[in-house]
Amino acid sequence: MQVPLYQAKAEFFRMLGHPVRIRVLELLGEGPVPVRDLLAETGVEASNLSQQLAVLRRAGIVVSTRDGANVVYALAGPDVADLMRAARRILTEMLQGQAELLASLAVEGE
Amino acid sequence: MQVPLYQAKAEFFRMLGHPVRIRVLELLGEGPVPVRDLLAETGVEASNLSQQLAVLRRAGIVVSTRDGANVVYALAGPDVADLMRAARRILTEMLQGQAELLASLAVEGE
DNA sequence: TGAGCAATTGAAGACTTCTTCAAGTTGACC
DNA sequence: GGTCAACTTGAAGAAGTCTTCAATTGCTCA
Repeated sequence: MQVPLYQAKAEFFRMLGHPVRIRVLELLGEGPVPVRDLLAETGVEASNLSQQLAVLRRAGIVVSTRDGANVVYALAGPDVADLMRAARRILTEMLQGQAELLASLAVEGE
Repeated sequence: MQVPLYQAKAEFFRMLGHPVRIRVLELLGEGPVPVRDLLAETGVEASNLSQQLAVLRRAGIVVSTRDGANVVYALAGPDVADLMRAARRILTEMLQGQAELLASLAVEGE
């Protein structure tokens, strides 16, 4: 690997660092989804969604296939699905931890 | 939680999206580290490191304590250490998966 | 072939984040 | 107190990312 590992990791996390992209990846975690549905679920403008999908595609973590007039997206591999599950679990724990921290700070503050 | 979950997750990942911050978090995964050592390990300018540490502090995932003339940083809680371990594992798998993908593409291309 | 929907692309401006510099704070030691 | 080292802060310009618009491609169906 040419690029230093920290750099690669940072790039990867930065790629995850957008609400629409996260949402898309979680939806794809359940299975392939046509763009039309992603559009409906995320509620963003079509061109904006396309831009975000392009970021995910460039990162190689999703793939798109055409099905007639529609395009369907899917996670590029099972690793990605695992990753999303793990990220979800971790994040939930993490945010919960922070919520508790905030709660305890609020009590102290009184 | 007021902020939509996707937003919170995205912010969290964005916070991880910097090579110096990743490096720092991994070093702190082993235990508390004085700024002096972080400085030596990362090789960045002091003020730059301080800025990155401030980002991590604001996110609440590290804490700093003064020890005489030195400042020592540590992960804010055990959850964070777990998180870093999980992130490392996931990322390694992920990057490995990508490497394999690239390798197979290279073969196909010939 | 042409109308029309689905999705993507390119480009421009707004907005964030990074890096760097100079200045400030805090504690140790004389 | 004065000075030095360790670290942090604020601010400014450079660099990167987001959103949006208009234009484009690919497909279907008449």
